[in-house]
Amino acid sequence: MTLKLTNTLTRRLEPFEPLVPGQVSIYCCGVTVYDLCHLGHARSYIAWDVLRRYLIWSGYAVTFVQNYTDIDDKILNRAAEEGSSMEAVSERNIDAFVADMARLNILPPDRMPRATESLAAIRSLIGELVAKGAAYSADGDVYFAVMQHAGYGKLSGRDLGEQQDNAAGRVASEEEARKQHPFDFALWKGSKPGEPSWESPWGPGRPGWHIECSAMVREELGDTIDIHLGGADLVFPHHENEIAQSEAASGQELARYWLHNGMVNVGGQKMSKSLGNFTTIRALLDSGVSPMTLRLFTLQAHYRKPLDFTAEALEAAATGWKGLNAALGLAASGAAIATDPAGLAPELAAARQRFAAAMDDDLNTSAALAVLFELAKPLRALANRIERGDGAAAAEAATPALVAQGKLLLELAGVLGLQQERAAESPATGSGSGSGPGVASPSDAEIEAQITARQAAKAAKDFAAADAIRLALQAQGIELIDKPGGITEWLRS
RNA sequence: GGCGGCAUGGCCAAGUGGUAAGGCAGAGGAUUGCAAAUCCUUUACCCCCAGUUCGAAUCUGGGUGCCGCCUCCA
Repeated sequence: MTLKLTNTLTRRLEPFEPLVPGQVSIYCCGVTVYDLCHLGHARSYIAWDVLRRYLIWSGYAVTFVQNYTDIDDKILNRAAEEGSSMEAVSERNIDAFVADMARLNILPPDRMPRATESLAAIRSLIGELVAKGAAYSADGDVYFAVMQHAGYGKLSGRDLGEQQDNAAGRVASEEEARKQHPFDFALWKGSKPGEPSWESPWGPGRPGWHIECSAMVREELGDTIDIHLGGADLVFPHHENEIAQSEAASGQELARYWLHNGMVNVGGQKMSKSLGNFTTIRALLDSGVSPMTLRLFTLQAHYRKPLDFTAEALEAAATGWKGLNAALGLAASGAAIATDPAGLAPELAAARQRFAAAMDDDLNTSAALAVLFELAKPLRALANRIERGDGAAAAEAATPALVAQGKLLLELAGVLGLQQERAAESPATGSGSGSGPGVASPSDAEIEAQITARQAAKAAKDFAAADAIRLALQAQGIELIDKPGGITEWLRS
């Protein structure tokens, strides 16, 4: 069985065959670094991280390039708001992006080009397009002539003729007046006072958004790449324009497979900065949700479908992750054994096969996760028995069959980027689930004293008193958990 | 208005012709002084209507509802 992917270009599920056998070149549209990333970005980059890990696991040599858009109106606006510079805003948000991705266990791209460092490639590409008559300069700007390019609209399924009416409804602007056709888009924007600009044959200015990707793809990976990735909201106009620019210049197909991920929704609506309904990755993680919970949450749905972000669904993922994590912990502690796939027991070989079949089917991570949960089930049970001091369970877990099952679980979880976490997480989702600010929390010493008192009450079989202490602490946000052997643990909720 | 997509149990979500994966929640049981945690067991006929077929959640037609893109956006 081979990997099949839904190609936006054809809207069909197609067998994946790289241009060069055994090698895959991937370009992923990165972020515009004007602010922190939110859950929509997390979902997208987690999905593509899984694609990449799966290709590597399948034996491909993958080259993964992802850009930073660090020249943009939004960055300039942000810099103006805070009285800093475009560079300062970009640097800060790039650092934050790297940190957020690392927390989510997303593999760093092989190369991360920036628009500000790709000016030569951008100017050269624009020059080529102008020379070929695919683009024209107008008053310091350079525009791509959409009507000159046969095939414009092939990715998004648009017909320019049918789009005319809408274009007529657009707000007229100076820029619109310079265009030969309303759908023409800027490759180069003449500089405005006070804005950063670069020299060019068409006068000082800065590149448009779409051209940077075309230039970077060509510079980093060549005229034709295997896979181009991005959010579904980039299909039009960004990717459509990218195709037009690149293909007009090179005469070659830009990318053979176009993959797009579905949006993260909140209350049925797309999470976005402009709607203001977003949660940043770090706000969520800092609220106590573990990175792996977020990963599991996004991977439970198919990458192409919209994913509704709700507190309930996140909590479900947190609980699910807890179980998987326990199994992974036990597996990781198991003796090191050879993981030769050929030597697997029939049931494990079948599980591995089902996992691969699921992933081959357009990255069906939901079905792949079902395999993980099934593998994890007995391990999780043993892990919990061991935690309770069950010696027999430890012996059971050490049997070759279960150790091998654990190794397989670790391996497959790794393909999804799911990594064992040591610290327990709080199930809180960050929106005021803690105790109110007015309630003073007791000190550790006070809690310990209460626990000692309760143990005395229990020893005296005065359960009413023992329960009263537990309830009192509970009211202060302290939860008591009795463990075997008379040990009582506690945690602040 | 144009283009594209989705509709499966209380919630999330797989399944694209042969009588519904998985996770969460719920229920019953075990364990516990009681809880919590844990373990075991268990819960659906697939938006509506009409077709195709021996047989459809799965194909066709119609309807309803929802979402994305058409402006920056993962």
